[in-house]
Amino acid sequence: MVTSLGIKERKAREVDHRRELILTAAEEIISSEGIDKLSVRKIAAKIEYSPSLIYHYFKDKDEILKHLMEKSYKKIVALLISVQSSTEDPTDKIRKMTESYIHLALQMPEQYKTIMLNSSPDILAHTSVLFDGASTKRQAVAILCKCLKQIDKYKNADDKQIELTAQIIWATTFGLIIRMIIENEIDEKQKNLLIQHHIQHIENGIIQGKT
Amino acid sequence: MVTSLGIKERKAREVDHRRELILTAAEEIISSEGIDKLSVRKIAAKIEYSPSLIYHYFKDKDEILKHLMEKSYKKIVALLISVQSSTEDPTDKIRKMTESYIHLALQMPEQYKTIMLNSSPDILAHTSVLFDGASTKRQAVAILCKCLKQIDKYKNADDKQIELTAQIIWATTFGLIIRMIIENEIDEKQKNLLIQHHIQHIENGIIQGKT
DNA sequence: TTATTATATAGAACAGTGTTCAATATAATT
DNA sequence: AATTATATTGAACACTGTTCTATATAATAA
Repeated sequence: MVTSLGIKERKAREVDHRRELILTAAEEIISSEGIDKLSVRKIAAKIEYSPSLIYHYFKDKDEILKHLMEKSYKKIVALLISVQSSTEDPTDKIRKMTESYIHLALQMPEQYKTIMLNSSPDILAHTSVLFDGASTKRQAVAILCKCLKQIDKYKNADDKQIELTAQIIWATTFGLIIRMIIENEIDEKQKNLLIQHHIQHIENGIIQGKT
Repeated sequence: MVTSLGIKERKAREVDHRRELILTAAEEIISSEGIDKLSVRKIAAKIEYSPSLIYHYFKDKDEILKHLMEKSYKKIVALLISVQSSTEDPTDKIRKMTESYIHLALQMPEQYKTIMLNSSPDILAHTSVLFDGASTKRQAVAILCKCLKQIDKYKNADDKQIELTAQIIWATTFGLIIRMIIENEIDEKQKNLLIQHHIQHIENGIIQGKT
């Protein structure tokens, strides 16, 4: 019963490896065929194992998605943090964050849709941002709030008002992104106009406008 | 070969009746169980016919959805028109239109999701609003543009800029609605705060801010 | 080494999905 | 009354997610 530590660790690595194998196969299918076409059987075929094996490494299809979502979500948060720390002026920060957030999302449209349009509790635990108190529980909202607070106008503003503003920035930007993804065939020029217009309106309305 | 007109019309009515039967059954299932749980077989069971019969009245499941979408979409446009004609001040119009649009959407969450998150060409033909020229081809955008033009600030504004503003209002409002639907369990009070904040920001940024 | 136990993998099966096709019943027209 | 058109069904196909039982493989204990 005294299992050697080396073997235990190798086992764990092998399990991790198989799980990674399944996840990357799923990711490839999503990237090439879209989230709607992802199926357990297709993943199994891709890694050349039986479909039932997958249930040995993941509880169900949703758990696979959950892992992929988490990965994509971390990517997004990491981006926001990097922009935040690389920029000085708070207004610039928000502009740049919004801009690069949009571009990142548009580079992984299927993943973004999957993350943000999913309403399973597990995923909402990461992605929900509109509830009262989100600024302390959601990193993305927290970062936005922090930036807002650095703007003179919000120096003495109510925390709740700042949170609401951050939530609106988040939700509205989400809306623009999702519709740009859904309405495929919008040409790049138009996309850029929309993005710039949206950012300009955030600045006008939220940063310069009255509270 | 000379079919009596009366019978032909009765036949047509019967066909329409069966189609309506199928559509309302589908609508009931969507309302009670959500769009994800809608299936051809469930519709068939509800109207007590065999599943294959449905394909005698509709090409496929998508065509059924298409019809439901069109119905909901017309409801929305009708609302916008009624608000538009019942209000004088253009800023008020936009405020009220946005407000009642949001409330209508929240009253039919499953239908709204189905309309606005669908990317099939047939449905996009009604719902796409972000392309260059949408203000002349989409009634909803056209109404918004008309209101914007009545605001002093936009009197001499470029048509393209007005269209972009309308598109951003539309896309961002869509975003707020979808996230409120997806993040269920947000309490009413918070929902109302978000809605008011969003509308305020539209006014601040789009109506009062600089262009 | 052998026996035992844990893990990995596969195959078959269930219940569900959308859809098609051939057969039949019903109604309308000649 | 015979023929043609329409309405309706049942069976089948190819999918889907998932579960269960059986088996092969590897790790541990004796």
